[in-house]
Amino acid sequence: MADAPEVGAPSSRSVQDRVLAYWERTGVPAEALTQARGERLFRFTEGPPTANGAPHLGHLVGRTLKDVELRYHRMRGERLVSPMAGWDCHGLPVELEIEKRLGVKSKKEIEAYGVERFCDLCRASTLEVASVWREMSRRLGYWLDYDRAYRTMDAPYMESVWWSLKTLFDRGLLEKGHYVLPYCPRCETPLSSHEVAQGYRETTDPSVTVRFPLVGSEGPPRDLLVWTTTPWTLPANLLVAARADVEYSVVRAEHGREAVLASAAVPRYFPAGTEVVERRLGRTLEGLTYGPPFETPGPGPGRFRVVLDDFVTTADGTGFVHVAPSFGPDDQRIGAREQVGVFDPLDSRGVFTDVVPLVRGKSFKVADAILLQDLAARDLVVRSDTVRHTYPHCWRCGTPLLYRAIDSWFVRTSRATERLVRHNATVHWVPAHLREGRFGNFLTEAKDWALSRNRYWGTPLPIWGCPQGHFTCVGSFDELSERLGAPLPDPFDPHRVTVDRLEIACGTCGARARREPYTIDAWYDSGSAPFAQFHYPFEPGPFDPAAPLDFIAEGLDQTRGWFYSLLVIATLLFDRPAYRTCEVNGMVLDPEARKMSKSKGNVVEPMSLLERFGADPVRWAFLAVDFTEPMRMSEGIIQKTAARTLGTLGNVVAFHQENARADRLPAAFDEPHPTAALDRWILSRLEATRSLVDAGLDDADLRRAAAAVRGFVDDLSTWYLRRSRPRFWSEPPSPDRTDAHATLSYALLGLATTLAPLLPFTAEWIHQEVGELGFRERDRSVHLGAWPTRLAPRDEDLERAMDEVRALVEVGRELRQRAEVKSRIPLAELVLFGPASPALTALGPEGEALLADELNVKRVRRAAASDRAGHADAQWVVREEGGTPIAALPRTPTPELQEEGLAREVGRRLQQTRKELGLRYSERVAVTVGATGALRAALERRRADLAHDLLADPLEVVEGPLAGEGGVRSWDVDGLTFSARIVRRER
RNA sequence: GGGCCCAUAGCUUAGUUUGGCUGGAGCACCCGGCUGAUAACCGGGAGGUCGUCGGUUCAAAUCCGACUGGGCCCA
Repeated sequence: MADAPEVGAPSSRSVQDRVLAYWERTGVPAEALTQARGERLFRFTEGPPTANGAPHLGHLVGRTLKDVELRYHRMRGERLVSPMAGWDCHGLPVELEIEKRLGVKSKKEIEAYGVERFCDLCRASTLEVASVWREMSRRLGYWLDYDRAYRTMDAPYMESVWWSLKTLFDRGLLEKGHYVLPYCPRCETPLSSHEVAQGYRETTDPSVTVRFPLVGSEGPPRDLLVWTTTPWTLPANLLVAARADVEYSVVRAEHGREAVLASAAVPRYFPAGTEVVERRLGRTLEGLTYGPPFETPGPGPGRFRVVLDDFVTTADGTGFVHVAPSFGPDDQRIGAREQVGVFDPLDSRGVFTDVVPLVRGKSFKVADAILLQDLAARDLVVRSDTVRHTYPHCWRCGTPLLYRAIDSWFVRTSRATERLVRHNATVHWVPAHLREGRFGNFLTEAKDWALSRNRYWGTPLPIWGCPQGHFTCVGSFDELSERLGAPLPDPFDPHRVTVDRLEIACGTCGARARREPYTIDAWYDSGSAPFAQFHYPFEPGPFDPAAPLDFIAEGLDQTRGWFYSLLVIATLLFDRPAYRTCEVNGMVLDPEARKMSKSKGNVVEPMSLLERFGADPVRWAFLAVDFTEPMRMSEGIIQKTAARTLGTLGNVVAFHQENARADRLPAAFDEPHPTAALDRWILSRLEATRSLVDAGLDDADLRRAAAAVRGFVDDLSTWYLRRSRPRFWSEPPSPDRTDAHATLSYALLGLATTLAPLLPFTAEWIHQEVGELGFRERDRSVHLGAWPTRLAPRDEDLERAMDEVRALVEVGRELRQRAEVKSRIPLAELVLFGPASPALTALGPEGEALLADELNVKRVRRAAASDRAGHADAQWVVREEGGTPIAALPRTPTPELQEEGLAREVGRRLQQTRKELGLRYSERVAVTVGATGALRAALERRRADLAHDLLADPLEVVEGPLAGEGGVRSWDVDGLTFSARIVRRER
């Protein structure tokens, strides 16, 4: 076909590439980001990804969800604040990457290398992956401002963070303490609880039960049995805890000794029938003293005795818990209460110091075996085993963590629990259960936030301490300069390399103060993004301390991460929630529902999907499933999900374009006012769909919106278009043909607008293709248009009536099947029993015409429901429901109708041949048909109709099969044979 | 050990908030049809102990309890 219209499926890569090229050449995304039709702001902050990590499929889901909502609100005329992309630049992830590159393994080596050079490398490495993220967002159609992205390592950003820290400090919410924290001995820094949460792993640890001999008891020697999975903490043992209300037994053990343990634990350690010497409650054991497992220097008063505490359980172990106050939160609490001091034999790398000569210079994990051996040699080990359990590891470097008491700065979140809970109660969580569920629970248990890190690449804690023990928190660069009594270097880099050198005047006593040598948790950086990205309060900007963000969306893993730090910071600084709506997506799994991991080799890279399919099929796949739950995803799944709706939609557009172009008809941008019920119906369905998508997006229920679109595309293709096809080529062109064309193009354009937030590429393609009869790239982008508040009149009665017609079609088809009469053979009539429903009556004769046409019957006749007898089973197939007749069809066609059907079948085969010969629909041909007997007679009688349908002039019918040469083809239809030759006519 | 979530046909799912018509739909499968969209379209069929057990109720996929399996989080 020489002038065949160029039509592409919207799901194809090439079409999407073309849309992308159009956007970029005409600057559509930039215009969309800055365009402001209304006054209302839509507050949003992009959750900043770690600046040296590659994107994964979870990011693709999150960005799809964000993009849909952002587009919708933009089209509604709201101004997006802020459209900035963002980068989380600080912290361990970046430092570790550099350590790996340098091949260094400890802080000592970093310091030997030079902290300044090290930080320079960190800074340089942060945006190496930026281009991948940017390309992914570009391909996905996720429009953010990447040119003005906020970066947590930029001086203005950091100054805002300092401002916030000083605000907390002034309110007494930022304090130094000495508490037990999870600690990475390799990174030599404490971690926050949300970092710990990311690193649980299965490990095998020793599981040992050790005897602690009691001192000064009468009678046979007695031992407390103590169970631990961390033998390396035994040298730091200062107390043993029992529980007051638990019953303990003294049992006869080997070698004339007696053992004390919880009665519930006796069966785990002693065979049945072991003699119980005595039973007593835990509270009676208080104050007993014992010999420690290892001699350690300077035992202070009150050490090595039994104390009572409710944290002891008997679910496993012996009912006695060894207490090493420097190595556990409960231990520390008990140690403080009992005033026994602390004893920490480890250095900052987790290596034993000289105070324990036996394991001097050994790492704590290595020490386990040596210490155990020594205990065994002294016959103190009752049982030695191993246990498999989950144990926290450093989320970045994989080293097993230890819990230890350490100096650290804390944000006193525990003092704001009530406010955190209250603010969280106002958040629209998607899914809703997070509010009271996982996130809510976490809030009520909120512990103080261990903010400081003993590291290099991060926002320095802006606190200086003087020899008198006063602390001064600096809240701006000007303040720093003032306290310094000198101008700051220009440009000023507020990282450690600079500020570590600065000594300021103490704000309390004026003495020289040195900076506390910490950086802060990078999660605090990112949680400050809503204000720090605008350099609040130092520069004017759209940030409003009273206004929460309207919308954020990230993955479930942010529950303890960003969602938490945002809320804590907003609550402590501004006493308000951080966000109104928080949309949370589950994780993406492989097709077998397994986690994607490099070790399993089942990782799907986001870019590979975008490269293979383009954005919309991928977006559609995510919108079609429940994104709040774990979702399975693969190329195959995307193909299947996308093919249906996008493929069908592509077919509809292709059909429209073929006919519209053949007719050179202009597209209808204005609302048409067609008379045909079919047209009014699809317009009503269009409006219904628009309103459903509107409600779904307004409610952050994307799946509902996507389902509405799916339903409409189905109706458009499988009913409207199927029923309308002949209308598009009625000859001569009629007003009805014009109406059909106008309605279809308007419906497609309306759909494009409705679809724009969900499938931006497809929407643009339809908008351009249909609007201009060809992708002209000169029309205004659909994404710069307004969200429609009304597309067409809604007529729910008409929709109901059409549903009835379609239901009756199903009944009719079933009857044809039972009568074994193919659809191509016309039947005289369809009988419908009983009166028509009000809806159907309102539809008028058009409803019956649709029925008759679709079912290929000559007419529809109404019969009284009592007239069942008039339609005997010998002549009729009847559908009944509950004994009432519904509809009936004649069992056999009349000979005349039989003949009509036969002619129609011949015509169809010849049309097919025309098409195979590459003839255009308007091209005239000469046709010779060869047939015999009844078939020939039938064709002769219908020669005029056939000639008309086939644009054949002349059309000759001759006797017998044609000679099998020169383009002659033959067919066999229901046992009758015929042959034909079709020749293109010269013009 | 604790918390949250999920469980409907081989797959994706509607329905569960507010209990009530034979639990709908799409893909795949089987049979048939259609043919100026054609890697489409239409009809029919088969396929479901609504994870299991118990309770409430005239009535339970839906409400309650226990359990099983899976996921995530925490200890």
